[in-house]
Amino acid sequence: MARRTKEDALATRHKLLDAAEYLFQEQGVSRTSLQDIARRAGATRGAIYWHFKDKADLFNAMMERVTLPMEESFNPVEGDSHVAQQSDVNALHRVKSATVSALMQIVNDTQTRRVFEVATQKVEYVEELRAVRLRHLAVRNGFVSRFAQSIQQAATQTQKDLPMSASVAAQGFHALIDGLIQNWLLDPQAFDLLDVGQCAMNVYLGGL
Amino acid sequence: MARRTKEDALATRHKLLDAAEYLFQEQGVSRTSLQDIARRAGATRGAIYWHFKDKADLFNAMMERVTLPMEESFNPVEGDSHVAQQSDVNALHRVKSATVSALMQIVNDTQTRRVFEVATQKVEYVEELRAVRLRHLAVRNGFVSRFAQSIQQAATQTQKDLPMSASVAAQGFHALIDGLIQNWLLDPQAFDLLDVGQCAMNVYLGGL
DNA sequence: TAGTTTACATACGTTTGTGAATGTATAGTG
DNA sequence: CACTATACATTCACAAACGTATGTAAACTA
Repeated sequence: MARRTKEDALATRHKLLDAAEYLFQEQGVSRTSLQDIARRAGATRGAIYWHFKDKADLFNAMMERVTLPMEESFNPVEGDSHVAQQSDVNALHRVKSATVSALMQIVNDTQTRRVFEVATQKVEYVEELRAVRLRHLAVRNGFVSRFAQSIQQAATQTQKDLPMSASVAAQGFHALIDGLIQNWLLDPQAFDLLDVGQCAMNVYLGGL
Repeated sequence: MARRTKEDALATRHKLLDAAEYLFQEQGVSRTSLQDIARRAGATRGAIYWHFKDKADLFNAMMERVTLPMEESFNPVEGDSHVAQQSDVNALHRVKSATVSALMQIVNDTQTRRVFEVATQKVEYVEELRAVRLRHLAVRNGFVSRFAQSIQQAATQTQKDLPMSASVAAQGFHALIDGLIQNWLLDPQAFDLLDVGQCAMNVYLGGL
């Protein structure tokens, strides 16, 4: 077939990633062949091998398309002293609202939910995907240390002693949110993620 | 080869499950062939197809070998009024100690940890394994409702009002423990499961 | 002790996926 | 306007995995 323009090429790339997302969720990563993905995208395996090295590479691209923007949205705005000052006032409140908006995105945005479901239930984290695992860990550690910082700030602010290190408290907080998301994805009808999430957050942070 | 006695047969069955456990953890479920499993168990695929219907059946058997005893250990001893009375006194304390012993088993028992790691990271929950998913959900709901019961008991006992329904509180508690386990399995060096687990539990339950 | 069942091993055929090699037509580029 | 790189499609060769069918020898049973 004829060669396409650069925009066309980018479009087919996205179509391939869309198809992969859908099929990975439906059948799991290992049971979806590149043939399946190409067919659903209205292309052939040739197109896939042009854009990606192999299935693992495609999977990585699919993950990054969703997680990269999400991570950036979590990053605090650097160099903005106005925001920085505000953050000192109620660090915990900022953590809360950021978490709530993340939960909302998972509940409301279909694509985000699909990718999260794939990442938690429809893929095997074996050697081939070590890069994904490492990135996952790095992101997690980033979250935890930022949580820890906020918790520490809040403690010094209110002049109350923490019953444990801020780092340990942050680990627990992250596990709570993570566990809520995973359990909700496993059975979205079991409970309301936003409601239970907010309650649990308040309970946990209140217990500090 | 010669026919074996019933005990021999049971032994090979266990060898097959052992091999599956190990290889599933190493390579993931989908990338482990029945050939691999048979080879490692010192047998052939014929043996596998004798004992199990297919790979999904083998996987189920592997899970149940570990989870069935674990679930029973979590069940309260019925008809024992002595224990039942004690449970009323400090329901929350019983929940705590049961949870701690579960965490200890995950940390200390290699087999338990292996199977948990497989179940959380090395398998794709697709249609074929629906039975596993359903059992998982059933077990979870059992835990949650028992937690809810205990929390309710503790609340009426101490005559304090819960800031939310006992069920919601229990969902959060379960998510917390589940999240801790999963995060720890993802990187056991990141934190101490027992320490952080106990701290987080106290924070959460204290916040109620 | 002859027959039956058990507990596997071996062999076979088919399907499926993969990576690479090759074909092809057009979009850019000097 | 030639030419080169791009964006795929098509074909090929190979391997692996699965399920089944069949072989087999010992354990069990009457």
